[in-house]
Amino acid sequence: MSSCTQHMVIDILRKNSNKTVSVSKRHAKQLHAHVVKIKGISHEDNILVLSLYSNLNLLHYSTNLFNSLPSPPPPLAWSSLIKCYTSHSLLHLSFSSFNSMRSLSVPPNRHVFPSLIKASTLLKHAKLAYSLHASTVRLGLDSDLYIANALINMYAKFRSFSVNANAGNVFDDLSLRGKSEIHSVRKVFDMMRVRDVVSWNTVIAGYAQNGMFFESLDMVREMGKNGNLKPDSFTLSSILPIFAEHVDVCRGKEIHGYAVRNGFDGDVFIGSSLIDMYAKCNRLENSLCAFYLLPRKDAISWNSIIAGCVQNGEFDRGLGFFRRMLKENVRPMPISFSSVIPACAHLTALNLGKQLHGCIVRIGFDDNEFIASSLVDMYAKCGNIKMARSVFDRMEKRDMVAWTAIIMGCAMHGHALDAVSLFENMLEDGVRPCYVAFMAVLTACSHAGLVDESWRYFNSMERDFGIVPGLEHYAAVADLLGRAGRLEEAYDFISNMGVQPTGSVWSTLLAACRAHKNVELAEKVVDRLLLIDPENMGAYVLMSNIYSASRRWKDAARLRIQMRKKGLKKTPACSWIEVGKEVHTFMAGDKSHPCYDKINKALIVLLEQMEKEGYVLDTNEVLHDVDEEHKRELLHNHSERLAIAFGIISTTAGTTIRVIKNIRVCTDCHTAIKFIAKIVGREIVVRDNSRFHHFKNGSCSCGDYW
DNA sequence: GTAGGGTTAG
Repeated sequence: MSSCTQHMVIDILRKNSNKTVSVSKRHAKQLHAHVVKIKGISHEDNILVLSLYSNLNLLHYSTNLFNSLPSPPPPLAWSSLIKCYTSHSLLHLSFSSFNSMRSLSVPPNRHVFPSLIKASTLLKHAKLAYSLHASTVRLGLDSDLYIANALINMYAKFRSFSVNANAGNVFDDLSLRGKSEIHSVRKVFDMMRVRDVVSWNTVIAGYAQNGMFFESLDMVREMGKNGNLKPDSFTLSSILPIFAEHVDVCRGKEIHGYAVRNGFDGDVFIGSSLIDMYAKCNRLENSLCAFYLLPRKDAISWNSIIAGCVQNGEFDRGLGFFRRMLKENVRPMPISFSSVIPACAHLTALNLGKQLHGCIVRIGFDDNEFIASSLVDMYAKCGNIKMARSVFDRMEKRDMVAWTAIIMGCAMHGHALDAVSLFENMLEDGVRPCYVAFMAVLTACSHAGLVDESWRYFNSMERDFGIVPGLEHYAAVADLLGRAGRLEEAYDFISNMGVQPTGSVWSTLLAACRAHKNVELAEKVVDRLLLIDPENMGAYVLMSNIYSASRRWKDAARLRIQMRKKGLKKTPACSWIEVGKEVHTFMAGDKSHPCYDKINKALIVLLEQMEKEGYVLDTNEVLHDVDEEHKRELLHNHSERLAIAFGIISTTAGTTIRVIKNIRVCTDCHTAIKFIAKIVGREIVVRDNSRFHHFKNGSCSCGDYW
C-alpha cells in the first residue's frame, strides 16, 4: 500500500536530516527492494522511492527508476528527476528534461520551478531565468514560498554577475540592468505573503554580496522585528564579510559573541568567515584561535587560514599551513594555490615556487586564471621574467590582474618597451585598465626614461578611464621627470599635484638632484620633505651624500650630527642569496659568515682581475669623510658583493646567481657587478627595493638607468 | 523544491 510506503519514506527522510546519510542511503535501497518484493512493480510506490532517491541525491538510482516508469511519468517524478540533475550541476539535463516533460503535455507543478530557477542561476542564463519567472507569474505560482526564495536568489546573483563583469569590461548597460535586478530582489520579497528564514537570509546575503552593507544590516534588524525570526548561522556568515571589508573588528567580535552564545561557533561556514574577518582586521592571532577551535576543518577553513597568514605578511606560517593541509590529506583547491603562491613571491623563494607550479600542473589546475596570475607575479618577483612571460602567454583568458602582473613584471625587469606594448595589447583586448595597471605602465616608463609615453598615459587616466591619479601615479611621473634631469619641472609638478605628496615622493626628487648634482634645488627639496616627514632618515642620508659628493664636508657633518641627535639611524644594508635550500644573509661589512675568509679571498682575486679589465673605483658613494684606502674597504664590503662572491664560490660554474638587496644598489657596485658577471661568465640577477638588474657579459639590463 | 564561508596584481 502506498500510504505505508509514504510513512517509511518520511521516516527515512527524518533520519537523513540527522546527517546519517549512509544509513538513509541503505534504508532507501532496502525500501526499494521491499517495495519490489512485496508488491511487484507498483508505479505509485516507485514514484515515492524516486523522490526519496532524489532527496538523497542518488543520481543513478533516480534516473534508472525514472526510466522504468511508464510514459508519461507524473509531475512528481519529473520534479524529482530535475532536482537531482540540478544538484549534480547537470544543468542542461535539467532543462532538456523540462522540455521533454512539456512536449508530453505534463503540466508543470510548483515543485519543478525552484530547481529550474536554480539551474538558470547557476548557468548565468538571464533570458531563461526571466522566462521561468514569467511562467510562474502566468501560473500564479510566483509568490509560492520556495519559488519566490529561488527567484530572490536568482536576481541577487545576476546583480553580482553584472557588477563583477563591469569591473573588468566595458558594458555600461549591464550596470543599469544590475540596478533593476537588485530592485527585483526587493520586489519579489515584498510581494510574498509568507516568508521564512531562507527568504530573509537570501535577501541579506544578496545585499551583502552586492556591497549594499547598510541595506543588508538593516534587513537583519527587520528580520527580528517584523519577521520575528532570529539570525541563524546562514545570516551570520553572510554579514561577517561586511565587517571584514570595513575592518570593523568590534562589530565582528559582537557577531562572534552572538555565535558562541547560540552555539553556532562550531559551524565551518561561520568558522571560516571569522578567520577571514579577523585576518582582514589584522588580528591574525584571533584568526588562529578561530581556526584551532574549529571541531571539524574543511578545505575552506584551511584556505582561509593560509590566505589570512599570507595577507598579514606571515609568509612562512602560510606555507606551513599549506604543508599541514597536504599532510592531513585535505585536497587543496585552486584557491589554496592562489593564496599560497604570493608567499613565495614575497619571500623570493623561486625553488619553492617552482615546486608548487609542478604540483599545480600535475593536479591539472594550470588553466585556472587566479593561479596563473599569481604564478606570473611570483616568477617575475623571483627574478625569472622568462617563465613569467611563458605562463602568461599560455593563458587562454587574461583578466586585468593577469595583464597587470605581467606588465609590472616587465617594468621591474627593465623591459619597458614590452611593458608598454603589453599595455596596448590589453586595451586592444577590451580589458579596462585599473588603478594598479596604470601604476605598472607608469613604473615601466619611469624605469626606462620614457617621458612622453608617461605623460600620455598619465593624462589619459582620468580623461579616458575615469581613474583619478593617486599618489603612486604622481610619484612615478615625478620620479621620471627628475631622473630625466628635468628637475625644476619635477619640483613644480610635485608642488602642484592633486594629492598631498609624501616624503617618499620628495625623496625620489632628492635622489635625482643628487644624480644631476644640483645642490641648490636639493636644499629646497629637503626642506619641503622634512616639513612633511621630519623623521625621514633617508632624507638626511641623501642630503648628506649630496654634500659629500660636492665636498661640502662641514654641511654633511652637520646633518649627521642632527641625525644622531634625533636618534635616526640609517637602514642597515642587507643582501641575501638562496643556495641549496638555505638563505644566506649578509650585512654591509659583515664578517660573521662561516665562509667569510673564502669570500674575502675571492673578492680580492676578483678585484685584481676587474682592475685589469679597466674597473676604476667610484668613491663618490661613500658618504664619510675618510681617506681613499678606507673608502675602498667600505665599498669592497658592500653586502651585495659579499652575497655575490659567496654565490660564485658555492655554486657550480654557469649557474645564475640571484641576489636580493633591501636598498638600492650603489653606482660603484653596479659597475663592479658588470665586470664580475663578465669575468666569471655568469648571469647575475640582483633585485633591489624597486627593480631587477640582470648583469650579463659586462652590461646590465637596466642600461645604467635606474 | 529554496539560502551561507575562502582566491590573484601594488
